[in-house]
Amino acid sequence: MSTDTAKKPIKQRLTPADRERQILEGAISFFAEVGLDGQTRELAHRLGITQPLLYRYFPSKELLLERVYEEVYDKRWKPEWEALIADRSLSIGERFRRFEKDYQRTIMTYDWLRIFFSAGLKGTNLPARYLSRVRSLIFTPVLAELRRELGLPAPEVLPLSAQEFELIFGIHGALLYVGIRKFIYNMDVSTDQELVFDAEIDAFLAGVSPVMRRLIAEQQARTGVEPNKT
Amino acid sequence: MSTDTAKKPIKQRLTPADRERQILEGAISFFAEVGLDGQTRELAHRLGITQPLLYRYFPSKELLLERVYEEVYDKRWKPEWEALIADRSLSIGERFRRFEKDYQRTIMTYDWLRIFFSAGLKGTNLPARYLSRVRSLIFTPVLAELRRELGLPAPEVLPLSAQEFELIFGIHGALLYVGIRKFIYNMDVSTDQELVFDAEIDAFLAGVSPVMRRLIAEQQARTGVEPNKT
DNA sequence: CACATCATTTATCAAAAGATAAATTAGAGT
DNA sequence: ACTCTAATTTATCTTTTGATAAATGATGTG
Repeated sequence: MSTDTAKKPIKQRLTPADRERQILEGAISFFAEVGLDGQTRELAHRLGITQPLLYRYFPSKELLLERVYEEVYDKRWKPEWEALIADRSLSIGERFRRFEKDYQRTIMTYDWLRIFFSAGLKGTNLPARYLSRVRSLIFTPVLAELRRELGLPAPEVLPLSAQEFELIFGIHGALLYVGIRKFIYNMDVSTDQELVFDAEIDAFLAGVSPVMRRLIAEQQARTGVEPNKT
Repeated sequence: MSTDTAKKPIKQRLTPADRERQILEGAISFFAEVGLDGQTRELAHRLGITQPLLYRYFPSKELLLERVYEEVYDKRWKPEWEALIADRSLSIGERFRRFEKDYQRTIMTYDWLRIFFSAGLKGTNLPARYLSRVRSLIFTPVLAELRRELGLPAPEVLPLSAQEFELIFGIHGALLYVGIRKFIYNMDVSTDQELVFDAEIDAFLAGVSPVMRRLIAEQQARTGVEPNKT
């Protein structure tokens, strides 16, 4: 009885900045859950506001989605990842392990994964652009360092091959698959993810050296470079 | 001028069986391309028929989708895969390699992958159900055979652990990731897929043995079984 | 306390989209 | 050639949905 005022949600005006942020955050959760075809009325309802108010802050649904992409993908990228890969005080195996564990922990969320796949299915070039960044900023230096530690030719001498990139994409995809099963397939993946990641990366690191040596040898045989030149 | 009749698509009546099949095939391509929210009018237009005709053959869009799932997932499953895994005339590594190469070749299509992910995002339990089948019919016997070849305890003695399953899911996801990048992310994966699969599986097989031994040893240590009992 | 500003809501539009009923007509059987 | 069956189309209903314009009212300021 005395808590009357607390029960009815008093219609509160927010500053434009606060309202915009509230809508943006709400839109991320909403579109992650129902897909990018989710309706603006339903989004407004969940936010406790009316649908036309959305259009005061975002001129169109399309532009709202642009902001969602920016918020989820651009802003969650950590520049420190690039520095980590370059840090030669650790073995490249250890650097890669730390990168993947932190990276996967960052992206393995309901929002990140579901919006990513929705955007891909919709035909957006967001996933392709994003993965190109991972490839050039992370995978390329990783492969170069792997070559170095294995005593194989530097990329300047023998360019990195598509096959070598596929090896890295492979372990990357293996780890990502945990999140896919969890958030896209709706399966329960109750196993301790840290342990799983470590085991997967262990298996990868144990297996990658001979395969990389073989790939390089084959490539050298094709291009006519003598194998024992460093 | 004389080819007049050939140019205008004469409105042809089909037998119910033919029309139903035509709609079903068209629906598969259509929903794969535009997503499961694709409109029945647009589908009908692509088929060169009117929209109400769809409803003569399929009572609702939902039921049409059910038929699409059945056609794409149930009918493309090959029982021979289960037989292949059981064939002890080949090493389990070779059996697994052959399974994955044929399996991935089967599912790595525009239709299969895109509808699968669309269904997952939509909240359907199709992906979870499907993957449960793969787990029980393929991965479980694969792990049992791997244990056997490595001289490790049989599953009846020491149950297969979630961690061990994750190793298999890992390589499986690594291979699948090629298709995801191609058909969901719309990237070009021009590398020879046979070579990629072989290299990935080589790396996996080279790396999996020590990790599996370690996992078993840890599990035995936890459960108090003496390690040198077969 | 009056008032102006602008955050928010109400009212409404036009196009899209699943579904149904009635009208039409291609094609098989006689 | 005629006729009847049923495959197919036309017309239409009801909701849904992105978007806009006008009305309303909360809040800070003088």
